[in-house]
Amino acid sequence: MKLKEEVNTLIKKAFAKAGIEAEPITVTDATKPEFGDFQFNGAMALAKQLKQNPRQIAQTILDSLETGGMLQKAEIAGPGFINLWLNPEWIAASCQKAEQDERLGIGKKENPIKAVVDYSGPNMAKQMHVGHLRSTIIGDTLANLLEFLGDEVIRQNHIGDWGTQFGMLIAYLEEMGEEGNGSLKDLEQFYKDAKGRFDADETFANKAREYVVKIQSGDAHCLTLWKKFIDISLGHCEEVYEKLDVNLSREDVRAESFYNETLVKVVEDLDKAGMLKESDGAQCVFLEGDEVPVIVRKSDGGYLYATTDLAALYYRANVLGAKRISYVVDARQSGHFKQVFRVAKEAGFVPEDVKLEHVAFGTMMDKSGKPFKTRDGGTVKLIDLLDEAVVRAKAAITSKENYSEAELEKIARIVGIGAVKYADLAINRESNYIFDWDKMLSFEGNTSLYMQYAYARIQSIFRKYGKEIEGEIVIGDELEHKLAVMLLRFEDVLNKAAEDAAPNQITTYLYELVTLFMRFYERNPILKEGVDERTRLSRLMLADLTAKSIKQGLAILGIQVVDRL
RNA sequence: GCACUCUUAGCUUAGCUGGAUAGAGCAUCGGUUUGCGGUACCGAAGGUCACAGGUUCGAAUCCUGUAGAGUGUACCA
Repeated sequence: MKLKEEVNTLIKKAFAKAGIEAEPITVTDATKPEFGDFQFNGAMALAKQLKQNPRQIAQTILDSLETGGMLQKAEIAGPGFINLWLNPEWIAASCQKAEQDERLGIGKKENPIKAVVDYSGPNMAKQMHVGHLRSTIIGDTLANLLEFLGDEVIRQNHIGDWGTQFGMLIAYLEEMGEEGNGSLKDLEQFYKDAKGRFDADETFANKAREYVVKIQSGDAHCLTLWKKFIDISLGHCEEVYEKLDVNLSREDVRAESFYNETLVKVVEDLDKAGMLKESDGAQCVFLEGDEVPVIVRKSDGGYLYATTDLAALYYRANVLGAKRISYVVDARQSGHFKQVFRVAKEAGFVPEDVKLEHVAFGTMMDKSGKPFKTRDGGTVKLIDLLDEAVVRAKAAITSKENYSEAELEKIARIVGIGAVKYADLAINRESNYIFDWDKMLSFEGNTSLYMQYAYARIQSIFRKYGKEIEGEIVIGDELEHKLAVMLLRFEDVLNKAAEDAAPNQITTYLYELVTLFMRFYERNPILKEGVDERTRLSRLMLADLTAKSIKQGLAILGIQVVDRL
C-alpha cells in the first residue's frame, strides 16, 4: 500500500476544497510518537505565500480535511504543524488484506519501464576479488527491487573480455595444452605465469603480440583459444554467483567484445554530430567546462573504454529500449561516467527522457580503515572470502537444535553469505565500507543474524501453535498500532529505495520493523495462558505479516531465510 | 594546480524533497525472567552534527568560504 500517497491524497483534497492553490507539499512520517503517525508541515511554508498566519492556514486545511475513514484525528500543534493519526480500524483492515495477499498488499507499478542494471562486470583475465563484491550485490539488489515493483529489468554483466592481455593469455593457454584447463583454476597464478613467460622469453612475447592482432582480425584458431579461455574464466565467476546466490546467468552477459563492431560507428556518429576533434593524434570529444577530453580513439587507431561505454549506452537505449540505465560501479569512476553520459546525451545516442545514473559505491576497507587486502598485501579472492563466511557462520550458530552435518552446512551457507551481503547493503553505499567479520556475524544491532533470529523465532511460534491462522486483526494497544503502521509502510520504503537506488533504506526499515516486533512480542504474549483466542489470532496474524515482510525484504536483498537456526 | 566526494557520541553509523528535544547499534554502567527461542527486552550515560559565515519564521540538511581526509585528473578498464 502506498500509505503516504493515500494520506497525501486527503491533504490534496482538502487543499482543493479550501481553495488553496499551491504546489503540493507532502506529509512526512511523524518525528515523535506523540505527534501521531504522520505530520504535515506545509502550513508554515505557505504562510508567506498566502500572507496569512500559519496556524490559521493549518486550521483552514483542517476544516476541509475529510478523514475518509482513514484518519482518526488531526490536530494543529506548535507554529502550524498538522499531526495526523490513522484510524486503528482502518489500519487493522489494511493489514488484514496485506496478510492475505501474496504480495503483501504491495502493488505493481502502473507504468512499468524497461530498466537496465549494469553490475558485477568482472575481468576475464583475473579472478574475482573483493572489489567485485559490492557491485555484484548492490546491483543484484537493485535489479531484484525494480523487478519486484513491476519494471522489466534487463540485467547486464559487462564482462571484460577484450584487450591486449588476452594475446598473452591465449598464447600461454596454447602452450600449456591440456594442462591449461587445470591451471586455469587459479587465474591469478595463471596470469602470473603467463606474464613470467612473456617477460622472460622474447619468442613467446612476440607470439603473444601477434595473437592480439590475430584475435582482432578474426583468426579462427586464436578465436577458438580465446573463446575457450573466456568460457573457463566465466565458469569461475558463475561459481561465485552461485555461492553468492546472485541472479546472474549467461544470458545476462554482454561482454565488451559484443560492442566491437559498433565502435567505428560511434566515432563516425560523433564526427557527424560535429563533436570530434583531433588532439595529439587522438580523436577526442571536448566537453564544455571539462579540462580533460573524452578520448574515443587512440592515436594508434585503437578504441577505449569510453568508446565501448558509448556503444553500450546506444545499444541499451535504442535496441533494448531502456528508460533507466543504472551503472553499479565504484565511485572512483564517477568522473568517467559523468563525461560519458554527457557525450551520449549531447550526441543524441540516448534520448532525453532516458535516465542515466551512476550508482556509485565506496571502497571496501579493513578494520583499520585501509583498503582490504590479504596479510601479504595481495587482493583477497572473493571465493575464499565467501568460504570463510560459511565457516565463521557455522561457529556463530552453536544451536541447541540437533542438526545433521548436511543441515548445518546448509544453514551456515545461508546465514554466512547472508551476513556478508547484509552488512554491505546496510550502509549508505556511497561511503567507504568497513569490513568486519565480528560485527557482521553478531546477533546484535542491525545485522543479518538479528533478522534471521527474529524470523526463526516467529516461525517457532507458528510451529508451536500448530493450527491454521485465521482470524481478524484488531489493534489492541499503542505497540500494535506502531507495528501495524510500520508494516503498511513497506511499499513506501521500497519505492523510495528504488528511486534512490539505496538498499540501506530497506535494511533500515527491516531493522526498525523487527525491533518493533520484538518489543511488541515482549509485552504482548501470544501463546501464553490467559490470552483469549481472538486476541491470540490477531497477534498471530501480525506476527505472520511481520515474518512475511522480513522474508520479502531479505529476498529483495538476495538473502534467504531459515525456519530454524 | 583543477575537479569530485566525504567529515554526525570513544567506535560503526541513520537522518540530507529544510521543521517541534539529532535517531540507532557496539563498547561502559544498571535493570527485567519460574523466560510463548534471554543470541531477547527496558533504562542510564555519552553530541558545539569539522569550523566560520549566509539564506530562512526554522538548517545536520540549502549556499559561500576555511581546515582535514579520500578519489580522479589525455590515449588501461
